[in-house]
Amino acid sequence: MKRDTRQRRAIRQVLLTVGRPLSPLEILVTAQQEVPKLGLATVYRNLRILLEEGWLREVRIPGEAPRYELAGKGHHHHFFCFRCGKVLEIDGCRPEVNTLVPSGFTQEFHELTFYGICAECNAGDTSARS
Amino acid sequence: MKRDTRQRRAIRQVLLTVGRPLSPLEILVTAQQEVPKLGLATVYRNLRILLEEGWLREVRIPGEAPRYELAGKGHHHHFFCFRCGKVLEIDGCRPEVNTLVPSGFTQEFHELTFYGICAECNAGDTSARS
DNA sequence: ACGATATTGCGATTTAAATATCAATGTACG
DNA sequence: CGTACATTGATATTTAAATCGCAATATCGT
Repeated sequence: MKRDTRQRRAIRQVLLTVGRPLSPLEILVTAQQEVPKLGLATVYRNLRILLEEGWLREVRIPGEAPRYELAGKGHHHHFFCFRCGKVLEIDGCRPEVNTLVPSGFTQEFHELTFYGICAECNAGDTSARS
Repeated sequence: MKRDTRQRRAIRQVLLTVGRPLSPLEILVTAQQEVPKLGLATVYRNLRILLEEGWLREVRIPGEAPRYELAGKGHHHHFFCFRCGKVLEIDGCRPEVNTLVPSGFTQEFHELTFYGICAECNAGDTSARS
């Protein structure tokens, strides 16, 4: 039977409030503000459980560690900031993109990732890459 | 000084003729038709050299091994086939996609990947996943 | 053709992410 | 409240991709 532990609660809370996909390490250090002794293995264990529950969705950026975001959001895409290393959500899509797929192909879904500098970093924020 | 070896020639030839991004293992087995004793380390060594020369471009599909394609092709995207595991080139783009990025962000480039079943697999081809 | 040396093949090694181990702890049900 | 056992923390281990080390080989300028 599944128990409601301090650690699991903290991990869920982080994902619920941060509003962008987080890597296991980002989840670890953020949740450690709530549960300082939280270990990395526990983060991975809970990520797996939350994925199996369908509560989380994996967001993969080529060449980057996997990030995790709440499942059940609408179709959207992501922006990777070279400066701070954060992955941010980009709402919406353009139906035209689907016209690129040649006939004969069956497209199930697509992923679109933008790369550049995010608004926060552009605004002169000098915080180090997370 | 750089030498023109049988191995390097075979690897270049494979990339030149196959017309889609290939993983190191795909390159290995394909080039082994020409040079049977070709080793994996040699493939990696030459991939590195060809990347440094700017002759190759790395194509990364989330969750997949890196693929390599000829550099200097125009802006294009990729299709990943769930059935055969191949990555195929999708020509062209739609300028509308750039409108998705909120103001304040500086976009340097974007990547668009489609997932589904390719035309060849749809046509009833039963070849195993490479 | 010769010789210097770039390159290869192959196995050992590295690397980083993810998982396993296991005693200790904390949760929740009766 | 007490106990069964799910969960945790800390570390060891696994895993797969990529790299290293080195003797053997092959290339190319002379």
